[in-house]
Amino acid sequence: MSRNGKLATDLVQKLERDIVTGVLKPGDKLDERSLSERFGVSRTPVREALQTLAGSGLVATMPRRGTIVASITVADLIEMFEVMAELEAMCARLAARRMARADIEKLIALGNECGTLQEHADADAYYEANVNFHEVIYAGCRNSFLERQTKNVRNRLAPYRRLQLHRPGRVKKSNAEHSEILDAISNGDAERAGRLMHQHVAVQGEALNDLLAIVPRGYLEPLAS
Amino acid sequence: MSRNGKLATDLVQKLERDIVTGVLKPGDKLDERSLSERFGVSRTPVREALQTLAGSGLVATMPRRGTIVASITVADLIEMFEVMAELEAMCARLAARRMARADIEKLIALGNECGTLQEHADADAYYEANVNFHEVIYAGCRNSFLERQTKNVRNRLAPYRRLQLHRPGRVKKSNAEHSEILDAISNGDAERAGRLMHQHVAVQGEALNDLLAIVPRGYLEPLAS
DNA sequence: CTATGGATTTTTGTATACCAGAAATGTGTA
DNA sequence: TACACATTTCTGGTATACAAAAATCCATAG
Repeated sequence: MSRNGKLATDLVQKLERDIVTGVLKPGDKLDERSLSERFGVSRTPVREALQTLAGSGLVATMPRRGTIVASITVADLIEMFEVMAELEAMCARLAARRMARADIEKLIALGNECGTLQEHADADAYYEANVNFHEVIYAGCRNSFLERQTKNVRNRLAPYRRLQLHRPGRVKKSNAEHSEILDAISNGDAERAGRLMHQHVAVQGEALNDLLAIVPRGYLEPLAS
Repeated sequence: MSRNGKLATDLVQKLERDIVTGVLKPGDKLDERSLSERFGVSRTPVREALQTLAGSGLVATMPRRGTIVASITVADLIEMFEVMAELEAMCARLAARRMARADIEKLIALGNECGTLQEHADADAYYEANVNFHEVIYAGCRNSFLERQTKNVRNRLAPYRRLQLHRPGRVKKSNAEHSEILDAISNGDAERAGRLMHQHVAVQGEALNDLLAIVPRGYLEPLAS
């Protein structure tokens, strides 16, 4: 399943990072010519990179009308969060059954790091540590296919998820939930770990309304898909 | 998320069909020149099609060494079935909560069709009806993202899943499980529907050994990924 | 002043030519 | 006969040229 040429691979990684970290925002145009001269390569590897990104859903290309950073509808957002919650819950369940003691130590360390960063109220640094915490759990499920699948969906939701942490009080609550999840995993309680993780990432009810209220114009598609 | 040029789109569909239906088998080579002259197009759209298929995991391309129909390791197979079971279970849970009466009628009809085909012992026709049965449930979850995700994993497992039905007694057992799932869904019992679907799809214990015993040489990678 | 029509320009889709690297083959020697 | 090394050949990676469609701009008419 490996990528193609080295140039295209580099481009994919660069663009992916820019999209996930928010440098490129949903709706931004990605025209082949600009990218090719900006990176000093021909259009061919650029096209291959965009093709690959389109496959993972990070960009959307309309025939004869170019490609843009993927922007989704509200319905899509809800659907994807619903699936995301389930995938992360599965990771947590499996992790509770399969993680080695050494991995759990690492998870504890990251949990503590989240805790201290939370006290310093540094939202961006917390976001980083938060990502690491979750990724250790992904890896802990010992199912690399599930891990890839989960990371893929998370990447696609990243532009929207990032917004959540800027809500007042969200970081503190998130951190408390981490502690509970950590407890369940280190106790090997798969069901509880899964249930807690599902609640942790699900966006329902008021949380959904809050998120939609924060999303900037242009991040969501207006009408047609 | 739409594809690129028309030629490439056509190729993607053709090749996808051939892979899923077993005309092209895991490990088969797909060299660009042959494909391009066989379909009367240049190498460019062929490359784009292969790129897209690589993105969905149906083919694997090694840099400078060409692309083949994806063949996976035993570990991958187990991992993917583990995820597949969970995805289908999620579809079933949501379907039990969300399917309209009309959809349930359709599901009942397909269940009956499976039943009659099972009695006639026509494995291929049963396979077809079986696919339809499951797809109605995918659609019934009312989450198009989950539906796409599930179909994608199913396509990747298709070459291996197809083998299962040729085991004696499997069709009959599968059909009985359908009935139970149908019952749970039409009763709106989400938990039970999910649990039954998980068992229905999961390949564990002896079933796994049986499957591995049937898989032809070349369908699985020997050693390295 | 606005709206509509067509010409221009920009951008994508496709084909082809060129280059580089890996596999296959052939030859010579131990 | 088997192995090592060089050469050849084949296939994939990249660049570029060309064609077609869409977006833009401008002029003109109402």
